[in-house]
Amino acid sequence: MTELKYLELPPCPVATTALLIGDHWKILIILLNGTKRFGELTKGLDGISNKVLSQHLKVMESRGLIERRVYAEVPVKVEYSLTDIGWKLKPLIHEMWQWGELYKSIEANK
Amino acid sequence: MTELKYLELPPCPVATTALLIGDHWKILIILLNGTKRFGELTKGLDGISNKVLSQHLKVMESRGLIERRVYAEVPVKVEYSLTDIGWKLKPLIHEMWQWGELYKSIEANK
DNA sequence: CAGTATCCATGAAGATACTG
DNA sequence: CAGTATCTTCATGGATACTG
Repeated sequence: MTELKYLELPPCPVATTALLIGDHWKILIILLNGTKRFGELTKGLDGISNKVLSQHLKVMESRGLIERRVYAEVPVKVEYSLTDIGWKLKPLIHEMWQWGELYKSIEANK
Repeated sequence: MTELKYLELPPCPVATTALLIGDHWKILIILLNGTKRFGELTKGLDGISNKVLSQHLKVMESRGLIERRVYAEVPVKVEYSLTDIGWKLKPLIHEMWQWGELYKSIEANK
């Protein structure tokens, strides 16, 4: 496949979306509505490691999908939330939900 | 993460969809409308190798997303097409397209 | 609390050559 | 034509321990 440099986007919009959220964890991170702290995300994402969660959050922040807010408290408090463009992924997530349910219902009847 | 055996689906429908089509190549395969031959898929999917395309097609067929039809000709002719449930992914792909375009337009204005 | 730093295991993908 | 068979490389993720 043609190599892309970091921050470079593929010509096809679908490929772009797949690049940005097309992996397991990122989609599940978006799934979690509202503002969440690091620890809450860890708990909500059955089994994700610190390292991996942290990596994804960084990339997603650099891509403008989520926002990171740090509170100068002791101990430190950090909150993550979706940006505007991040929220606009909701219809897509909804479609995924719909299709997933349909697929599962069909599978169940086999 | 909780381990899933092959053919077992996660409880969450979104995770199910992500599992089934949530990777780069599968999504792009679905993107290609209509009935396609192996060679046409190869050409349409900028740089995918025989091995990888073949692997994805097999999995997608076993999951019921695509159909494989073999014609008893010489040389052999094989056609792939979306099944009913495969076609029902189209609204999702459409949402991906929409969001991808939106994202790219925002990026372009930075 | 919210990470970072390592190290290791796994598997997905690429290149290439070959075949029914 | 439509794949399969190998081999190699590389990225991703998991486990664990440690820190500002």
